[in-house]
Amino acid sequence: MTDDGDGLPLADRLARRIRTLLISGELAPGQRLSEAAFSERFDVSRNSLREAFRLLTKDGLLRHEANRGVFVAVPTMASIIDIYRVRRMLECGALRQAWQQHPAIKVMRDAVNRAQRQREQGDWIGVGSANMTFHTAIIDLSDSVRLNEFYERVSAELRLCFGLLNDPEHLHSPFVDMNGAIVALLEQDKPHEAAAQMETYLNLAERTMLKALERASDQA
Amino acid sequence: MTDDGDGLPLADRLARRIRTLLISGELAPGQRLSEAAFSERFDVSRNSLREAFRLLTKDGLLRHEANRGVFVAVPTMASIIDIYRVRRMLECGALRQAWQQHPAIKVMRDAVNRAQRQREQGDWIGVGSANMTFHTAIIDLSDSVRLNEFYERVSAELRLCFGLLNDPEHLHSPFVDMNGAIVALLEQDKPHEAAAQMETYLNLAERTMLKALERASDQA
DNA sequence: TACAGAAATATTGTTGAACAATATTGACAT
DNA sequence: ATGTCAATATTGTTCAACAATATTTCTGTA
Repeated sequence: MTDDGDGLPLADRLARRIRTLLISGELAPGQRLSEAAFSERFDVSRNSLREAFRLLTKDGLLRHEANRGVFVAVPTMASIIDIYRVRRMLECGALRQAWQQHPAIKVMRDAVNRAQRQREQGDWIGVGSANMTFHTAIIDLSDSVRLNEFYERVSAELRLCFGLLNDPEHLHSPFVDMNGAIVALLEQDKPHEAAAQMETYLNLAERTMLKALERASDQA
Repeated sequence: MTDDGDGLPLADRLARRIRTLLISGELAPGQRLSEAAFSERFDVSRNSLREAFRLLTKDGLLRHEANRGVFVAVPTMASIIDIYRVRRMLECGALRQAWQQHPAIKVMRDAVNRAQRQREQGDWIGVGSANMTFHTAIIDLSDSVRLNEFYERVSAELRLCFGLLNDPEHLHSPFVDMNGAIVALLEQDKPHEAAAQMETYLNLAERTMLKALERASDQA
């Protein structure tokens, strides 16, 4: 698990480290990332750091302003709406054409069971992690490496938005049962119903997210 | 039209130039791209060039091998199957939820009409270009900047595959009428039928592509 | 001749310093 | 307080260097 990807180029490893900082909320949205400071911090040259910045900018996690530097991307209503549009397209699409015997369904089932156990124990971080596993497994149903990669990118962007939430522990919790219903529909070979249920789920989650952003902007 | 994006960073401009070379087939699949040769050719530093290479690698147009350099990506059956899986997900999904009054439908209609005219005149390049406009407009139906960007990336990868075809002029030609049928269904507010038709279209195109790749590998 | 191994060469991976161009800051005058 | 202009810091890009890894060339031996 401590795979620091030694074979990969330095820029890729750097990008991964910085991405971790971003989605863990250690770098706040809007914050400027000085080249000098970060190349010092990670003990790499400015050139290598700039390559990493460029990768993360392409992923939408950083924003680049000419001659002014890179900043942590600031979630907006527009970006949240767009991200959920992508999720509806990918997740509902993957579910609709899901084949009952697909191995990813077992992964989904396990994630739901784990989330339920962890919710009982009050392990909200565990619930969130299981929830993420669940949705990634849904994309796996489509058997496409490109869709998986794209979903991962958008997913990271969404986690950046999570940083705005004051009580993230309760964000995923209400959705555990909906996940259970969705995987149950798949197990009964009702993919269209599963997709419809997921659309409801995502619309609800989108509203929750937008409401949270609204509160966060009011505070500021 | 001659917007060379002077405001953008050098690496981005470079990436665009190289991308043009890639999709126009001037750089052959599998070919190695020497850092020294290309930094000389474009009159930029190796560092800037490496940034551009990294961007294109992330787009799937180049492949990076540690300590060996970057190579033009080589299309495989697996990549073609994957790309068409993405297209079915995105294009059929966009069509299925299309709203009859969406402005992109007019763009689709115009593209079809133009393609028909150009086909009569034997302008195969024009037909191909109009076809591309048509499919991009389909993605526009989903009103998502992220889906648009993703489609553009996958679309570039597909154009890399087109380079393998010996007679690309006849690839798009048979599909002009199918495009016409699809946009007609949208105009009649039958999005589900349009999506179904598109699925047929894409399955056919996928088989054509795979057959072409097979022939190309036989030759080699 | 064929071939294994070693030396020589070329290429990539990464760094550090340099300098121009642009942005930000601060001092000063009104 | 406000606007102007010099001083400073930051980014954009290049260049030269060197270690690490690949590739090629050379060489001696079976």
